[in-house]
Amino acid sequence: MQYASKTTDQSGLEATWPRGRRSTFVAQRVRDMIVAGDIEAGTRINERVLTEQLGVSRTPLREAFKILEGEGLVRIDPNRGATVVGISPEEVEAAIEVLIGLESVAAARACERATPQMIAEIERLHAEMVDAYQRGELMEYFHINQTIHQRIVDCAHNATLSRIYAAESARIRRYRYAGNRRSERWARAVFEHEQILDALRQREGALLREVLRAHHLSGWGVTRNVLEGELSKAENQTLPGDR
Amino acid sequence: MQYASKTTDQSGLEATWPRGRRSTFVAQRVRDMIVAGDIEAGTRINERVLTEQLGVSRTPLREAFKILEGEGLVRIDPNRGATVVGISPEEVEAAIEVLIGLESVAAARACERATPQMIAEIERLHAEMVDAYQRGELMEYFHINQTIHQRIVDCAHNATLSRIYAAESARIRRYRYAGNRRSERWARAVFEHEQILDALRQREGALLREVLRAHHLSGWGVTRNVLEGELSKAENQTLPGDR
DNA sequence: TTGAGGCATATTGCATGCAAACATCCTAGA
DNA sequence: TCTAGGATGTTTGCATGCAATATGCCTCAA
Repeated sequence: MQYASKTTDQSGLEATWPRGRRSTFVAQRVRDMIVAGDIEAGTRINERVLTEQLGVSRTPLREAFKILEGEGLVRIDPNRGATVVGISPEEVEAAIEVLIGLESVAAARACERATPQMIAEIERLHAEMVDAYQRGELMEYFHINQTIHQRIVDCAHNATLSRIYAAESARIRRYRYAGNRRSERWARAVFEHEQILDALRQREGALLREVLRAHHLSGWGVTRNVLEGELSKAENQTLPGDR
Repeated sequence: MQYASKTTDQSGLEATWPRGRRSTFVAQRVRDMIVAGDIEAGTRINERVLTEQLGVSRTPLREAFKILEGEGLVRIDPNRGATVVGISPEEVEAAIEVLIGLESVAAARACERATPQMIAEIERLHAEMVDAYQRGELMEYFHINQTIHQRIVDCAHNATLSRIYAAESARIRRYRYAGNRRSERWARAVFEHEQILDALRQREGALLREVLRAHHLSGWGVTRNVLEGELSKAENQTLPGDR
């Protein structure tokens, strides 16, 4: 048995992992697998299988599970091990509400503290994203999109804010990806991103906050429909990843 | 050698820990020790000492360190183990900014969704807190105070919000405690809490948000002064706990 | 006296072994 | 046929041993 891996090659065992950070790297790998939907929600993860696949022993893997449990990606039941947590549309909505709140905090500060370099970096990412949009590269578009939001939050120069925002974004990433598959959303999202960029350039904190909020709410409307559609298709099974 | 423990008896080794959740319980114990200031910021934690003190082996302790690292309470350096992280006043301020943002999200929702039972529970806690205030029981007062804020956030019925709020509160708890030792702050804080309770009772989301915000900013002003005073006393050593 | 190098000890990182809990399958009795 | 119970294999939880790394100490040369 093996857990599928769409994001990395399946060539087999890892070479050698550096000593000292094995659990961290393992956590990163497993996190990627979960976020990419390689391991379906609700799946119980067998330690032996994953240790063989990753080429590490159980100790660093179990430490990685503790990290991922803290991030809300897996649940650890006594004597039953780690299970990939499934998130309901309601929970995704709750998390998005939090992300909006965090971006609201970021908005004012970002407009005060963003350096011209940071804004230029975001403009560069925006151009890349538009390019990906025009080429129809969904995955790339989606990835850059997420990066832009993270960079805006980073502009606030608040490490706590950046850390929490990154963790929560990662936790619901695979569900939001579902919403972004609707290509009719793209054009609107690109337009909204231009508004966001304008507000940041003009350093209008209150405006930036409102534009970001509207952007997320509009995106969530689409995502929710997709998720609920998939849920009813799946007939109350586990939530699908990005199939 | 032994790490002091003001919060629990020092009678020595633990009895037996239940199988299946040892790392969780160990994490709780160590978290308590850090939050209470029993282990000073900047201290490198020796695994052997702590395993002997807690009566568990290194494996669950090391898993507990991973949990606490995720919470931002310790830092794990390769081949050097876990160190209690010290937080600068700037970082505490950044975290409080985030907490204010999270409470802002909570405020509107709490006023929509709080059940009468939840409000009654908060009123009960408030009465207890006033009682502790009148008896001069600082630790108890502080603890109930924190619980009230958590309960208000819980009223929003947003699990993500509650989880993040709890984690961030814990991370900076010992620093805020320093600010609350100024007893002249107590009277004002109790008054502000009454305003908070009123806003919640009347389900005035916007008002609740503003009152909470003002409450935190006023508290932070005192805390910052205390922290900066202690910092200069300590002459750029590690941040003191609750000495 | 100081500092570089090297040896001895302490400490951490990880793999592994063993015991407890769990899961599965089989059988006996109703 | 169905179910209780138990035998057997599987999986997890934890302790421990070994190797790698860090740390402290000592020596010796400049």
